[in-house]
Amino acid sequence: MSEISVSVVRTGERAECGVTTGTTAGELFEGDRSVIAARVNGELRDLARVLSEGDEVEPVAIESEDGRAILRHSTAHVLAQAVQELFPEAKLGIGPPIENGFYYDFDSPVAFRPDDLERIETRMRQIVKERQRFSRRAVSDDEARAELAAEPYKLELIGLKGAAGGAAEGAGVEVGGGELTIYDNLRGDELAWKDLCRGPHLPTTRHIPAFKLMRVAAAYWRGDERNPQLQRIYGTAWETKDALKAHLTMLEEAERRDHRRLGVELDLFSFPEEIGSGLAVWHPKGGTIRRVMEEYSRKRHEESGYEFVYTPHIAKEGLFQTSGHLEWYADGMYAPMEDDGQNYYLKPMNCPMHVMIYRSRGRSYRELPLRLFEFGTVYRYEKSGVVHGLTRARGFTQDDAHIFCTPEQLQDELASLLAFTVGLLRDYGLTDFTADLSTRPEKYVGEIEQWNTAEAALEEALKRADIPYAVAEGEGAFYAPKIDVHVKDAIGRKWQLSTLQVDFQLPGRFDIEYQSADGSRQRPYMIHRALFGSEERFFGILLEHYAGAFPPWLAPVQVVLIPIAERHEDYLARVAEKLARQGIRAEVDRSDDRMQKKIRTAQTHKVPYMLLAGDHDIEEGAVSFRYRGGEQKNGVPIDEAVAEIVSAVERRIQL
RNA sequence: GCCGCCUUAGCUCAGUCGGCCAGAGCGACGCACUCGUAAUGCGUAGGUCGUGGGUUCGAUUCCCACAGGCGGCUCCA
Repeated sequence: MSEISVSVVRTGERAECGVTTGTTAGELFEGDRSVIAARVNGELRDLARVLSEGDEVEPVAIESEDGRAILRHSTAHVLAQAVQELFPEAKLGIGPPIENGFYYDFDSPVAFRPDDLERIETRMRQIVKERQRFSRRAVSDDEARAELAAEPYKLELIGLKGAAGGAAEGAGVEVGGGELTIYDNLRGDELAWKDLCRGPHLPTTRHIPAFKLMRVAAAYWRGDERNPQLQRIYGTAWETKDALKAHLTMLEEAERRDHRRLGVELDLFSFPEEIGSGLAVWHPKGGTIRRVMEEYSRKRHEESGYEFVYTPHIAKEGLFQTSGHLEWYADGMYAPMEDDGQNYYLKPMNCPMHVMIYRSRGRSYRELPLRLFEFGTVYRYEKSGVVHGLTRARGFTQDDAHIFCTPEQLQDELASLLAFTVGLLRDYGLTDFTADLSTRPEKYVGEIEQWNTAEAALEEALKRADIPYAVAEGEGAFYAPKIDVHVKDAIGRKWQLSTLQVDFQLPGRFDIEYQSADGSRQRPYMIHRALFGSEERFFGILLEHYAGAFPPWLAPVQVVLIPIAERHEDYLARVAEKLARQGIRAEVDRSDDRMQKKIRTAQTHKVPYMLLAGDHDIEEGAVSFRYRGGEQKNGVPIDEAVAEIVSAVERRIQL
């Protein structure tokens, strides 16, 4: 046994350290119980692995991002072991960590039911208690095949090893570029279970502090709908019981503010079965919010040089043939209706209509950029399983605009557009933005140079707008690269909202032109953009973001006036009139409930302001002012109360 | 579209191991009460138990199909 030297990096500090050969990373960090793995020369490894001369070793704490992933993946192993003990016929798919948890896929002849999940979870808890060690062992391809002969999906993964881009979503957890490894779960010296896996894992199952199985669902093997469906069990795992509890509380909160539930509770919209799946009707209160949303958007767009247009909901087949929609996306369109031997389609997009407006006469370069805007309602025949409340409907209204510009104008137009986008979204109370730049997909149309130019222009716009972004290679639409703007809501969930696309396909297909300064005819570029995406979806997201408690400017009822007794109603009616003259949506509660009940009702309807009046107030010409949050001010002169509310609405404050 | 689950009053949910008039809370409506900061009391109405078919002496209950929904997967121009 001889001395070797390694360096240990903790919180950025580097220290040289002499150890004997055969020392493991675990021994190096002994005593630090939160350390569950090590980063050795940048690579994540199990604590049990032996160090060599010159290694740079960094502890990985369980509460770090890497630590949680290792915890979650290790818990997936425990899940798979429990499942195979209880259901010996279940074959293994893959079991990667995901955001907040993990899953493992199984091919099982029997379907797992909710009470099976309980049994599996109970067995998992026993495995955790048994302190089974995760023990790593390198194997050759043939050895792996022999050991896993009963696992057809694992065999397939072995076959995929090293295939460029061949790994499925999550499959990288099982087989990587290098050698194959099998992890044995050891109960003492006895082999309890094993799985083909790259690792790393926790030292033992006992290192799993808190987990819970969540649900069972189907998933296609390797994410391809032509493959067989496996049963996927989802779970969540955390570094402490409190962190698990906090996560479950967050899920309850998300459920509490689900827009589909709030839509019913607050009487905003509904989806009558008689109308059809994914087709919403907006009730008066929802309609008010939407109208205010639209009006503000319209005002901002007009100030920014957009012109408003209207177009029909249906068009002849030929239009969508020229645009390419029938060729590429006929599946997503409602079936045509026929009249006099002519097929008409509901429009799935507004772009061809706007192109018709552009093409209605000759265009000069002096008119460009030409920005045509429409709240355009479109219909897309979404597959039955994907329709989801307002966020994925079959009929919806886009805040859709198409900008026709010269190639020289493209860059500036994109940059100012992106700034405008973020500015507008901010006014609706959203503040946390990121973006994806989606580039040329495998199936695409057009010239490579055009794609490159457009992608570069989009990227430059992102840099100028200073929005953090990621490049999504190959995720663009077939006809255009795009920027998707994502926003984080009040409870940290990310939503995709705005989309900006540079299209050099439609201008050609419709052969649109402009006359340039030198008299020649040129082809304009076309930018597609929708900032809300769809009004329905945006509304649903705002509803969840605010948990139904919209800021005063958007609230459908901004003020409820509550008389202490019936004799105070007329006084408040006059206050309500004053508010109404200033454009405030105010209602006197004339029901024969008691005042306390009226406050409760207004509170559950999430009305921002309540104005109360009784004998004292009337004597003083005042009202008692109550905010949604519960604070109150008594004896506020009427004009003062009105002024405060008007100002809050005008300034679009959050309450 | 695929896999699994669900569907009882406007909402949330009991209940019927196949059998007399299917219940509650909230909401709605009515009457009384006229009240000072989150639920006054009493009463009334409201359900062919998602739709269609089958099994059965008898189906809301069991079986099948369809519709709608939920959780995922795939998809999202």
